[in-house]
Amino acid sequence: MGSKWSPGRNISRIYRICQLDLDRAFAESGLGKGLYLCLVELARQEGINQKTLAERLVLDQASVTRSVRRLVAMGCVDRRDDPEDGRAHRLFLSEKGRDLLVRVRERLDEWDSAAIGNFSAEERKIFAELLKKMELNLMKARD
Amino acid sequence: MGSKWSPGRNISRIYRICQLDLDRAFAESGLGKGLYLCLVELARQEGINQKTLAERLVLDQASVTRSVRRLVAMGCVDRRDDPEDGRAHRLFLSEKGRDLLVRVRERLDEWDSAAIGNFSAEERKIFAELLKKMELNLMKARD
DNA sequence: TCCATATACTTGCAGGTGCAATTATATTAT
DNA sequence: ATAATATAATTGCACCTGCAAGTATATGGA
Repeated sequence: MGSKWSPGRNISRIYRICQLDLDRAFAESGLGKGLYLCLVELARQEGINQKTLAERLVLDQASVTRSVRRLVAMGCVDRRDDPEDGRAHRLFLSEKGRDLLVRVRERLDEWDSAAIGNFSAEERKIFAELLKKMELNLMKARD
Repeated sequence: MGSKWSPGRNISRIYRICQLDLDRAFAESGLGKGLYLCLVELARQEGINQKTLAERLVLDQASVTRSVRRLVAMGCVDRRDDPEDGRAHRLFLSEKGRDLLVRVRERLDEWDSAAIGNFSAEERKIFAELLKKMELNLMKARD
């Protein structure tokens, strides 16, 4: 019987499989654990600041600070003072960052393909909707 | 346009929301990060050994070693030598562990409820199937 | 039997992460 | 204008995790 099905259990296992695969894959490229997350999210909105980046990724600001620092050190991200807010910094991809992004996205696409490659278009659509609905529920529940 | 939808992005965000909520909730009970995972999985099959537990949870054996050690120290788990294999240990819940489990499960149920409480029975069924299908794909892809 | 290999578990180490406290700048109220 | 509060970012700390290497036991072949 194994007690009842729980989305949390399922998702946490899937997540850990994903992390293992991707961390190992990216470690070879010198990309530490959370770096690819920042890179991809940053690409979705250049000029974003660290606070917002942390919110989008549901990561601690401190983690983002450290990830961004490494990405800057690698020469993948440019970090400029925000002219409108002396506390903030705006983040941009460098050329090198853009090159890296291409390879990262390829790898992520491979992973998505392994994960849901055999889903029908209909299944994908429903799956995406349900996941988004779930995420929205959770965000609302966090006050 | 935010590029295309990716199950990986979605799931990793959901997972981190989940971890934040649950880690904070359980930290108050003195349950460290991965401990509740071990506790719940162990309850599903008493007498399981650490190797199998690690496989079920998709966690490193070393992490499981440390989590189990803490659960034993807390008096929640009994760890007995396997009479059939001198290397292995069989894990059992103690009375205290069973009590704790009840509270942990309540909390997990609350979380599941917040996550998919407003899903219809049909949606739940489909969602569970798709998640399982995805997990199976990933497990197969891992050689 | 004896040796090589495999397996269950453990330990050391190098990260990554969240939280709390800190700093510098913004914003708001008085 | 000034003081109180809020916010973006950083740092110190504790903890968790995975990987690699090590230990003890099991298994299979010569």
